[in-house]
Amino acid sequence: MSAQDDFLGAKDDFISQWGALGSSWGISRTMAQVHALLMISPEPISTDQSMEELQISRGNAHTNLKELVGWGLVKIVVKKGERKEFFEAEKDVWKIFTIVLRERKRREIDPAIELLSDCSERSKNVKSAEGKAFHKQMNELEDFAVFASQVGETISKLKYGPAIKYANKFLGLLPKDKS
Amino acid sequence: MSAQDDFLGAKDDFISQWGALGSSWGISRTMAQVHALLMISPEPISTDQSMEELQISRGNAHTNLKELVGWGLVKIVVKKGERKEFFEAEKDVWKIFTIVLRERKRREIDPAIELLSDCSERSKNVKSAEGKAFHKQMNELEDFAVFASQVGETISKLKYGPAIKYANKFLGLLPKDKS
DNA sequence: GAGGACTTTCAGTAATGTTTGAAAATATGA
DNA sequence: TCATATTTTCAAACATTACTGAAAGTCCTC
Repeated sequence: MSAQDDFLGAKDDFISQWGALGSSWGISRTMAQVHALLMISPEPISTDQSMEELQISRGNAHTNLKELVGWGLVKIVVKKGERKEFFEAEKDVWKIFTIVLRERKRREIDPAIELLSDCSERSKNVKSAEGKAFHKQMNELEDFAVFASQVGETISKLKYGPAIKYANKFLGLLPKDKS
Repeated sequence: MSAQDDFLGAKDDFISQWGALGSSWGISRTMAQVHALLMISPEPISTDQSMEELQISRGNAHTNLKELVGWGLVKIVVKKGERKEFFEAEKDVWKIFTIVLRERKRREIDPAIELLSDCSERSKNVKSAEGKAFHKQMNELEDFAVFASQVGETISKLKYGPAIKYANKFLGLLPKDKS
Protein backbone atom coordinates (compact mmCIF):
# COMPACT_ATOMS: atom_id res chain seq x y z
CA MET A 1 0.00 0.00 0.00
CA SER A 2 1.73 3.15 -1.21
CA ALA A 3 1.28 6.67 0.08
CA GLN A 4 -0.37 7.45 -3.24
CA ASP A 5 -2.96 4.73 -2.65
CA ASP A 6 -3.67 6.09 0.84
CA PHE A 7 -4.22 9.46 -0.72
CA LEU A 8 -6.55 8.14 -3.42
CA GLY A 9 -8.67 6.40 -0.79
CA ALA A 10 -8.75 9.52 1.37
CA LYS A 11 -9.76 11.58 -1.64
CA ASP A 12 -12.73 9.32 -2.38
CA ASP A 13 -13.75 9.35 1.27
CA PHE A 14 -13.48 13.09 1.42
CA ILE A 15 -15.67 13.62 -1.62
CA SER A 16 -18.27 11.13 -0.53
CA GLN A 17 -18.48 12.24 3.08
CA TRP A 18 -18.33 15.93 2.33
CA GLY A 19 -21.40 15.23 0.24
CA ALA A 20 -23.14 13.56 3.17
CA LEU A 21 -22.28 16.51 5.43
CA GLY A 22 -23.49 18.96 2.81
CA SER A 23 -26.94 17.48 2.88
CA SER A 24 -27.21 18.07 6.63
CA TRP A 25 -26.69 21.69 5.62
CA GLY A 26 -29.25 22.87 3.10
CA ILE A 27 -26.97 21.86 0.20
CA SER A 28 -27.68 18.88 -2.03
CA ARG A 29 -25.37 15.91 -1.76
CA THR A 30 -24.11 16.15 -5.31
CA MET A 31 -23.49 19.87 -5.15
CA ALA A 32 -21.36 19.33 -2.07
CA GLN A 33 -19.46 16.55 -3.82
CA VAL A 34 -18.76 18.70 -6.84
CA HIS A 35 -17.58 21.40 -4.50
CA ALA A 36 -15.32 18.93 -2.68
CA LEU A 37 -13.84 17.77 -5.97
CA LEU A 38 -13.10 21.30 -7.13
CA MET A 39 -11.72 22.33 -3.77
CA ILE A 40 -8.99 19.70 -3.84
CA SER A 41 -8.14 19.96 -7.50
CA PRO A 42 -5.00 22.03 -8.17
CA GLU A 43 -6.17 22.58 -11.75
CA PRO A 44 -9.53 23.88 -12.95
CA ILE A 45 -11.70 21.05 -14.23
CA SER A 46 -14.27 20.69 -16.98
CA THR A 47 -17.84 19.45 -16.95
CA ASP A 48 -16.69 16.18 -18.54
CA GLN A 49 -14.06 15.62 -15.88
CA SER A 50 -16.64 16.09 -13.13
CA MET A 51 -18.97 13.65 -14.84
CA GLU A 52 -16.16 11.14 -15.09
CA GLU A 53 -14.84 11.51 -11.54
CA LEU A 54 -18.22 11.54 -9.82
CA GLN A 55 -20.03 9.26 -12.23
CA ILE A 56 -22.92 11.62 -12.78
CA SER A 57 -24.85 12.76 -15.83
CA ARG A 58 -24.03 15.81 -17.89
CA GLY A 59 -27.18 17.63 -16.83
CA ASN A 60 -26.47 17.01 -13.20
CA ALA A 61 -22.84 18.11 -13.44
CA HIS A 62 -23.85 21.20 -15.36
CA THR A 63 -26.59 22.25 -12.96
CA ASN A 64 -24.46 21.84 -9.88
CA LEU A 65 -21.42 23.58 -11.33
CA LYS A 66 -23.53 26.56 -12.30
CA GLU A 67 -25.22 26.61 -8.92
CA LEU A 68 -21.81 26.76 -7.25
CA VAL A 69 -20.92 29.64 -9.55
CA GLY A 70 -24.17 31.26 -8.39
CA TRP A 71 -23.07 30.92 -4.78
CA GLY A 72 -19.78 32.60 -5.68
CA LEU A 73 -17.80 29.58 -4.53
CA VAL A 74 -16.60 28.66 -8.00
CA LYS A 75 -15.33 30.68 -10.94
CA ILE A 76 -15.40 29.89 -14.63
CA VAL A 77 -12.02 29.97 -16.32
CA VAL A 78 -11.41 29.73 -20.02
CA LYS A 79 -8.16 28.18 -21.10
CA LYS A 80 -6.71 29.70 -24.25
CA GLY A 81 -6.98 27.48 -27.25
CA GLU A 82 -9.79 25.48 -25.56
CA ARG A 83 -13.43 25.90 -26.27
CA LYS A 84 -14.67 24.24 -23.09
CA GLU A 85 -15.34 26.06 -19.87
CA PHE A 86 -13.31 25.03 -16.85
CA PHE A 87 -14.28 25.53 -13.22
CA GLU A 88 -12.09 26.54 -10.33
CA ALA A 89 -13.12 26.68 -6.68
CA GLU A 90 -12.16 29.30 -4.16
CA LYS A 91 -9.68 27.49 -1.91
CA ASP A 92 -9.09 30.00 0.86
CA VAL A 93 -11.05 28.63 3.80
CA TRP A 94 -11.87 31.98 5.34
CA LYS A 95 -13.17 33.28 2.01
CA ILE A 96 -15.32 30.19 1.59
CA PHE A 97 -16.70 30.77 5.06
CA THR A 98 -17.56 34.42 4.49
CA ILE A 99 -19.22 33.63 1.17
CA VAL A 100 -21.38 30.94 2.74
CA LEU A 101 -22.13 33.18 5.72
CA ARG A 102 -23.31 36.02 3.52
CA GLU A 103 -25.36 33.75 1.29
CA ARG A 104 -27.10 32.01 4.17
CA LYS A 105 -27.82 35.30 5.89
CA ARG A 106 -29.45 36.49 2.70
CA ARG A 107 -31.46 33.32 2.19
CA GLU A 108 -32.41 32.52 5.76
CA ILE A 109 -32.04 35.37 8.21
CA ASP A 110 -33.27 38.22 6.04
CA PRO A 111 -36.56 36.49 5.12
CA ALA A 112 -37.02 35.54 8.77
CA ILE A 113 -36.69 39.17 9.82
CA GLU A 114 -39.29 40.17 7.29
CA LEU A 115 -41.69 37.49 8.52
CA LEU A 116 -41.19 38.34 12.17
CA SER A 117 -41.50 42.05 11.69
CA ASP A 118 -44.71 41.55 9.73
CA CYS A 119 -46.16 39.21 12.36
CA SER A 120 -45.22 41.62 15.11
CA GLU A 121 -46.92 44.49 13.33
CA ARG A 122 -50.11 42.54 12.67
CA SER A 123 -50.47 41.53 16.31
CA LYS A 124 -49.63 44.76 18.04
CA ASN A 125 -53.21 45.73 18.93
CA VAL A 126 -54.48 42.36 19.98
CA LYS A 127 -56.04 41.95 23.42
CA SER A 128 -56.21 38.20 24.16
CA ALA A 129 -53.57 36.53 26.32
CA GLU A 130 -52.63 34.22 23.46
CA GLY A 131 -52.24 37.23 21.18
CA LYS A 132 -50.10 39.13 23.62
CA ALA A 133 -47.80 36.17 24.07
CA PHE A 134 -47.53 35.90 20.30
CA HIS A 135 -46.67 39.56 19.89
CA LYS A 136 -44.01 39.38 22.57
CA GLN A 137 -42.42 36.27 21.07
CA MET A 138 -42.37 37.84 17.59
CA ASN A 139 -40.60 40.90 18.97
CA GLU A 140 -38.01 38.88 20.80
CA LEU A 141 -37.32 36.68 17.81
CA GLU A 142 -37.06 39.71 15.57
CA ASP A 143 -34.62 41.48 17.89
CA PHE A 144 -32.45 38.41 17.95
CA ALA A 145 -32.58 37.92 14.21
CA VAL A 146 -31.59 41.53 13.58
CA PHE A 147 -28.74 41.14 16.03
CA ALA A 148 -27.57 37.92 14.37
CA SER A 149 -27.80 39.59 11.00
CA GLN A 150 -25.53 42.44 12.16
CA VAL A 151 -23.00 40.07 13.66
CA GLY A 152 -22.97 38.03 10.45
CA GLU A 153 -22.59 41.15 8.35
CA THR A 154 -19.67 42.32 10.47
CA ILE A 155 -17.87 39.00 10.45
CA SER A 156 -18.27 38.55 6.73
CA LYS A 157 -16.46 41.82 6.16
CA LEU A 158 -13.44 40.91 8.24
CA LYS A 159 -10.18 39.62 6.88
CA TYR A 160 -8.91 36.37 8.36
CA GLY A 161 -6.17 37.93 10.47
CA PRO A 162 -8.32 40.40 12.41
CA ALA A 163 -11.04 37.78 12.79
CA ILE A 164 -8.66 35.38 14.51
CA LYS A 165 -7.32 38.18 16.65
CA TYR A 166 -10.77 39.18 17.90
CA ALA A 167 -11.79 35.59 18.37
CA ASN A 168 -8.76 34.74 20.46
CA LYS A 169 -9.30 37.76 22.63
CA PHE A 170 -12.91 36.62 23.01
CA LEU A 171 -12.01 33.02 23.72
CA GLY A 172 -9.52 34.19 26.32
CA LEU A 173 -12.12 36.22 28.16
CA LEU A 174 -13.90 33.15 29.42
CA PRO A 175 -12.80 31.44 32.65
CA LYS A 176 -10.54 28.48 31.92
CA ASP A 177 -11.98 24.98 32.20
CA LYS A 178 -10.50 23.48 35.37
CA SER A 179 -10.61 19.83 34.34
CA MET B 1 -61.38 43.24 10.44
CA SER B 2 -60.59 43.07 14.16
CA ALA B 3 -57.20 43.03 15.82
CA GLN B 4 -57.96 39.46 16.80
CA ASP B 5 -58.44 38.49 13.14
CA ASP B 6 -55.14 40.15 12.22
CA PHE B 7 -53.48 38.12 14.91
CA LEU B 8 -55.03 34.84 13.79
CA GLY B 9 -53.85 35.45 10.23
CA ALA B 10 -50.37 36.36 11.45
CA LYS B 11 -50.28 33.23 13.59
CA ASP B 12 -51.06 31.00 10.61
CA ASP B 13 -48.47 32.76 8.48
CA PHE B 14 -45.88 32.45 11.19
CA ILE B 15 -46.41 28.72 11.57
CA SER B 16 -46.43 28.03 7.88
CA GLN B 17 -43.44 30.19 7.01
CA TRP B 18 -41.39 29.17 10.01
CA GLY B 19 -41.83 25.67 8.64
CA ALA B 20 -40.56 26.72 5.23
CA LEU B 21 -37.53 28.38 6.82
CA GLY B 22 -36.87 25.33 8.95
CA SER B 23 -36.43 23.16 5.91
CA SER B 24 -33.68 25.42 4.61
CA TRP B 25 -31.98 24.47 7.85
CA GLY B 26 -31.66 20.71 8.27
CA ILE B 27 -35.00 20.56 10.11
CA SER B 28 -38.09 19.03 8.55
CA ARG B 29 -40.92 21.35 7.66
CA THR B 30 -43.40 19.76 10.03
CA MET B 31 -41.00 19.69 12.94
CA ALA B 32 -40.40 23.40 12.49
CA GLN B 33 -44.15 24.01 12.36
CA VAL B 34 -44.74 22.08 15.55
CA HIS B 35 -41.95 24.07 17.13
CA ALA B 36 -43.49 27.32 15.93
CA LEU B 37 -46.85 26.32 17.36
CA LEU B 38 -45.40 25.47 20.75
CA MET B 39 -43.24 28.57 20.83
CA ILE B 40 -46.22 30.89 20.58
CA SER B 41 -48.54 28.97 22.84
CA PRO B 42 -48.76 30.40 26.37
CA GLU B 43 -50.02 27.02 27.61
CA PRO B 44 -48.45 23.59 27.10
CA ILE B 45 -50.31 21.69 24.41
CA SER B 46 -51.17 18.04 23.87
CA THR B 47 -50.60 15.74 20.93
CA ASP B 48 -54.28 16.04 20.00
CA GLN B 49 -54.13 19.82 19.99
CA SER B 50 -51.13 19.76 17.64
CA MET B 51 -52.92 17.35 15.33
CA GLU B 52 -55.94 19.61 15.29
CA GLU B 53 -54.08 22.90 14.78
CA LEU B 54 -51.68 21.66 12.13
CA GLN B 55 -53.96 19.10 10.49
CA ILE B 56 -51.49 16.26 10.76
CA SER B 57 -51.77 12.63 11.78
CA ARG B 58 -51.22 11.29 15.27
CA GLY B 59 -48.07 9.44 14.29
CA ASN B 60 -46.60 12.53 12.69
CA ALA B 61 -47.43 14.78 15.64
CA HIS B 62 -46.05 12.23 18.06
CA THR B 63 -42.77 11.72 16.19
CA ASN B 64 -42.07 15.41 15.79
CA LEU B 65 -42.95 16.30 19.36
CA LYS B 66 -40.62 13.62 20.65
CA GLU B 67 -37.89 14.70 18.28
CA LEU B 68 -38.16 18.25 19.61
CA VAL B 69 -37.87 16.84 23.12
CA GLY B 70 -34.75 15.02 21.88
CA TRP B 71 -33.27 18.32 20.72
CA GLY B 72 -33.96 19.79 24.16
CA LEU B 73 -36.17 22.49 22.68
CA VAL B 74 -39.36 21.13 24.22
CA LYS B 75 -40.21 19.70 27.62
CA ILE B 76 -42.93 17.27 28.61
CA VAL B 77 -45.22 18.53 31.34
CA VAL B 78 -47.83 16.50 33.14
CA LYS B 79 -50.84 18.39 34.41
CA LYS B 80 -52.17 17.06 37.66
CA GLY B 81 -55.42 15.19 37.29
CA GLU B 82 -54.68 14.66 33.57
CA ARG B 83 -53.33 11.49 32.09
CA LYS B 84 -52.18 13.06 28.80
CA GLU B 85 -48.71 14.41 28.25
CA PHE B 86 -48.46 18.09 27.40
CA PHE B 87 -45.57 19.76 25.63
CA GLU B 88 -44.03 23.12 26.34
CA ALA B 89 -41.36 24.86 24.29
CA GLU B 90 -38.42 26.81 25.59
CA LYS B 91 -39.34 30.41 24.79
CA ASP B 92 -36.19 32.28 25.71
CA VAL B 93 -34.64 33.14 22.38
CA TRP B 94 -31.04 33.06 23.56
CA LYS B 95 -31.57 29.62 25.12
CA ILE B 96 -33.12 28.33 21.91
CA PHE B 97 -30.13 29.65 20.02
CA THR B 98 -27.55 28.03 22.28
CA ILE B 99 -29.38 24.69 22.19
CA VAL B 100 -29.48 24.71 18.41
CA LEU B 101 -25.87 25.85 18.23
CA ARG B 102 -24.67 23.01 20.42
CA GLU B 103 -26.74 20.42 18.61
CA ARG B 104 -25.58 21.50 15.18
CA LYS B 105 -21.96 21.64 16.28
CA ARG B 106 -22.31 18.06 17.49
CA ARG B 107 -24.03 16.86 14.34
CA GLU B 108 -22.11 18.79 11.71
CA ILE B 109 -18.82 20.26 12.87
CA ASP B 110 -17.58 17.41 15.03
CA PRO B 111 -17.97 14.74 12.31
CA ALA B 112 -16.35 17.11 9.82
CA ILE B 113 -13.32 17.46 12.07
CA GLU B 114 -13.02 13.72 12.29
CA LEU B 115 -13.22 13.34 8.53
CA LEU B 116 -10.69 16.09 7.85
CA SER B 117 -8.23 14.91 10.42
CA ASP B 118 -8.42 11.40 9.03
CA CYS B 119 -7.94 12.60 5.44
CA SER B 120 -5.02 14.77 6.49
CA GLU B 121 -3.34 11.85 8.21
CA ARG B 122 -3.79 9.51 5.28
CA SER B 123 -2.26 11.96 2.83
CA LYS B 124 0.69 13.23 4.83
CA ASN B 125 3.36 11.19 3.00
CA VAL B 126 2.11 11.59 -0.52
CA LYS B 127 4.45 12.99 -3.16
CA SER B 128 2.32 13.98 -6.16
CA ALA B 129 1.30 17.60 -6.68
CA GLU B 130 -2.36 16.65 -6.51
CA GLY B 131 -1.74 14.84 -3.24
CA LYS B 132 0.15 17.71 -1.69
CA ALA B 133 -2.62 20.13 -2.59
CA PHE B 134 -5.11 17.73 -1.01
CA HIS B 135 -3.12 17.43 2.19
CA LYS B 136 -2.78 21.18 2.50
CA GLN B 137 -6.47 21.75 1.93
CA MET B 138 -7.40 19.11 4.52
CA ASN B 139 -5.17 20.79 7.09
CA GLU B 140 -6.58 24.21 6.44
CA LEU B 141 -10.15 22.99 6.60
CA GLU B 142 -9.43 21.10 9.79
CA ASP B 143 -7.82 24.10 11.46
CA PHE B 144 -10.82 26.19 10.59
CA ALA B 145 -13.31 23.58 11.77
CA VAL B 146 -11.54 23.24 15.11
CA PHE B 147 -11.54 26.99 15.48
CA ALA B 148 -15.24 27.19 14.65
CA SER B 149 -15.95 24.43 17.10
CA GLN B 150 -14.21 26.33 19.89
CA VAL B 151 -16.02 29.54 19.11
CA GLY B 152 -19.33 27.68 19.09
CA GLU B 153 -18.52 25.98 22.36
CA THR B 154 -17.66 29.29 23.96
CA ILE B 155 -20.72 31.12 22.73
CA SER B 156 -23.05 28.33 23.76
CA LYS B 157 -21.82 28.67 27.33
CA LEU B 158 -22.46 32.39 27.56
CA LYS B 159 -25.47 33.98 29.15
CA TYR B 160 -27.40 36.44 27.04
CA GLY B 161 -26.18 39.56 28.82
CA PRO B 162 -22.44 38.97 28.44
CA ALA B 163 -22.95 37.77 24.89
CA ILE B 164 -24.61 41.03 23.91
CA LYS B 165 -21.93 42.98 25.71
CA TYR B 166 -19.10 41.26 23.85
CA ALA B 167 -20.93 41.48 20.58
CA ASN B 168 -21.53 45.20 20.90
CA LYS B 169 -17.92 45.80 21.74
CA PHE B 170 -17.04 43.74 18.68
CA LEU B 171 -19.53 45.48 16.43
CA GLY B 172 -18.23 48.83 17.60
CA LEU B 173 -14.65 47.95 16.66
CA LEU B 174 -15.37 48.12 12.97
CA PRO B 175 -15.15 51.42 11.09
CA LYS B 176 -18.57 53.01 10.65
CA ASP B 177 -20.22 52.82 7.25
CA LYS B 178 -19.97 56.30 5.75
CA SER B 179 -22.97 56.09 3.41
C1' DG C 1 -57.51 -8.58 35.29
C1' DA C 2 -60.83 -5.92 32.31
C1' DG C 3 -61.58 -1.74 30.21
C1' DG C 4 -60.27 2.53 28.85
C1' DA C 5 -56.95 6.45 28.09
C1' DC C 6 -53.10 7.34 26.11
C1' DT C 7 -48.49 6.44 23.66
C1' DT C 8 -45.62 4.16 20.39
C1' DT C 9 -44.45 1.74 16.29
C1' DC C 10 -44.32 0.75 11.51
C1' DA C 11 -45.73 -1.04 6.86
C1' DG C 12 -47.63 1.13 3.17
C1' DT C 13 -48.44 5.35 0.71
C1' DA C 14 -47.81 9.96 -0.59
C1' DA C 15 -45.00 13.89 -1.37
C1' DT C 16 -40.87 15.91 -2.41
C1' DG C 17 -36.43 16.32 -4.24
C1' DT C 18 -32.78 14.67 -7.46
C1' DT C 19 -30.89 12.73 -11.65
C1' DT C 20 -30.92 11.29 -16.23
C1' DG C 21 -30.58 11.61 -21.10
C1' DA C 22 -31.74 13.34 -25.07
C1' DA C 23 -33.17 17.29 -27.66
C1' DA C 24 -32.83 22.29 -28.32
C1' DA C 25 -30.14 26.24 -28.15
C1' DT C 26 -25.95 28.60 -28.64
C1' DA C 27 -21.21 29.54 -29.82
C1' DT C 28 -17.03 28.81 -32.70
C1' DG C 29 -14.20 28.46 -36.60
C1' DA C 30 -13.37 27.31 -41.37
C1' DT D 1 -22.88 29.58 -44.56
C1' DC D 2 -22.37 25.07 -42.56
C1' DA D 3 -20.55 21.53 -39.58
C1' DT D 4 -19.37 20.69 -35.02
C1' DA D 5 -18.29 21.54 -30.25
C1' DT D 6 -20.32 22.90 -26.17
C1' DT D 7 -23.88 24.47 -23.04
C1' DT D 8 -28.52 24.53 -21.50
C1' DT D 9 -33.05 22.89 -20.60
C1' DC D 10 -36.58 19.87 -19.00
C1' DA D 11 -39.98 15.96 -18.94
C1' DA D 12 -39.83 11.57 -17.24
C1' DA D 13 -37.66 8.17 -14.15
C1' DC D 14 -35.80 7.43 -9.93
C1' DA D 15 -34.54 7.97 -5.02
C1' DT D 16 -35.33 9.71 -0.66
C1' DT D 17 -37.84 11.33 2.92
C1' DA D 18 -42.07 12.34 5.37
C1' DC D 19 -46.81 11.07 6.67
C1' DT D 20 -50.77 8.29 7.61
C1' DG D 21 -53.65 5.23 9.98
C1' DA D 22 -54.32 1.40 12.24
C1' DA D 23 -52.65 -2.02 15.30
C1' DA D 24 -49.86 -3.09 19.25
C1' DG D 25 -48.08 -1.66 23.53
C1' DT D 26 -48.20 0.58 28.11
C1' DC D 27 -50.13 2.18 32.16
C1' DC D 28 -53.79 3.40 35.12
C1' DT D 29 -58.07 2.67 37.77
C1' DC D 30 -61.59 0.18 39.38
